[in-house]
Amino acid sequence: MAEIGHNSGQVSAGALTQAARDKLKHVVSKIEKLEEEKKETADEIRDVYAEAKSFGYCTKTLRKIVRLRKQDRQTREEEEAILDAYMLAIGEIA
Amino acid sequence: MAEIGHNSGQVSAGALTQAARDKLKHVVSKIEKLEEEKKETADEIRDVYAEAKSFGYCTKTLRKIVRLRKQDRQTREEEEAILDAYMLAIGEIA
Amino acid sequence: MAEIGHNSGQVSAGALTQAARDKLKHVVSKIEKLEEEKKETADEIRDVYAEAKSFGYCTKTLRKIVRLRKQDRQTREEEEAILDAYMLAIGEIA
Amino acid sequence: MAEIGHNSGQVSAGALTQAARDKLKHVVSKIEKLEEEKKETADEIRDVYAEAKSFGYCTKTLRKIVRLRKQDRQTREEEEAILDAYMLAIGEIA
DNA sequence: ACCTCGCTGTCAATGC
DNA sequence: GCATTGACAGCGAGGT
Repeated sequence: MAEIGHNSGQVSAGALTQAARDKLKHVVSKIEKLEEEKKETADEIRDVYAEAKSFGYCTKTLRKIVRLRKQDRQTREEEEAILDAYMLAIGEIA
Repeated sequence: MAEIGHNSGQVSAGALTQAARDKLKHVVSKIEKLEEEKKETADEIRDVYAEAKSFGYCTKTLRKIVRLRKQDRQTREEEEAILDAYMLAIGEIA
Repeated sequence: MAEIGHNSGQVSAGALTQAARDKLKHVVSKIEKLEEEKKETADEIRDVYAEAKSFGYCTKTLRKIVRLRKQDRQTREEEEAILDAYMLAIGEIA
Repeated sequence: MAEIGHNSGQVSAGALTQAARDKLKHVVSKIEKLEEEKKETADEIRDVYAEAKSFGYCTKTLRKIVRLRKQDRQTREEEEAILDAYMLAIGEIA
C-alpha cells in the first residue's frame, strides 16, 4: 500500500534514484499539462452552450440532441445483426 | 416543456426559419468538434498512464499523486483569495 | 470543514447531544442495511449471468441486450416530437 | 465475434430453437426484474439521505462516514483472513 | 438557496 | 496476469 512503483527494489528503503525521480516528475507534469488542455476544451464547450443560450436556444435540449446523436452513432456501430437475432428470439416486446 | 426554443414565436408550428436551422447546425457541429478534441486529449492522458505502467509505475498511485496535487493547488488558491480579501478589507493595497 | 451537521450549534464544541447521536446511529445503520440489500440483489444478478453462461450463452451479449432494451425504454420516454423538429432542422445527417 | 451463443451449432443460421428462445426470454426478464429491485433499493437509500438532510445533517459527511466504516470493515476482514492463514500455517487450529 | 442532472473519475468484474 | 469494459459514487454546474 505504501509502494511508489514496482521498481522500489532498485532503491534503498523509502527513496528513489535520481533518474526515477526525474522520470516521475516528467510523467506527472505531462499528465497535468494534458488535463489542463482538457479543461480548456471543456470550458470552450461550456461557452458555446452559453452563447447559444443567449441567442434563445434551450441548452437542455441542445445537450439532449448532442447526446442522442452520440448514442445513435454508437448504436449504429454495434453488431446489430447479432442483436437482431436475440431480439427476435425474445419477441421484440415480450 | 413543449417549446423548441425561445424563438419559437418566429416560426409557424413545427418548423424553423432557414437561418435558425443553419445556426443550430453550426452550434451542434461546433460542440461535437470540441467534444471530439476533448476525447482525444483524454485518450492521450490514458496513454501516458499506460506508458508509465509499462515502465513499472503503479497507475493507481500516480493518479493519487495527481489528484492530491490538484487539491493542494485549489486549497492554496482559496487561501490566497481569502488573504487578498482580508488585505483589501484592511486597506492594504499590496 | 469539520462540522458534523448544521445543527452543531446545539452542542458544546465537539460533541453531540445524546439524541443526535442516537439519530445519527439510526440513520447510518439504516443506510448500511439498505446497501447490504442492494449488494445482495447485485449478487443475484451476477449469479443469473453466470448460470446463463453455463448454459452456453454469451454474457457479454446478454448484457448488451439488457442495456439496449433499457436505452430504448428511456429514449422512447423522451419527448421525441421536440427532438424530431431539431433533427429535421439539422438535416438528420449533416 | 459473429457467434450468437456457444450453442449456435444447434440452429440453422440466424434462428434459435423455441426452447432456446424461451430460455433466453426468461433469463432477460429475470435480470430486468432484479435490476428493478436494485434500483428501488438505491432510491430508498437516496430517500434516507434526503430525510437526514431535512433534519439538518450534512449528507456529504454522512456519505463519508458510511464509506469509512465500509473501508474499516474490509480492512478488518482482510486482516483477519491473513491472521487465519498464519494460524493455519503454524498449525494452530484455534 | 435547493435540487436535479450530467460529467468525471474510481473501482471491480470479465475476457484474452 | 493484463487489458478492456462496465458499474457506481462523488462532484459541480445550471436551472428553478
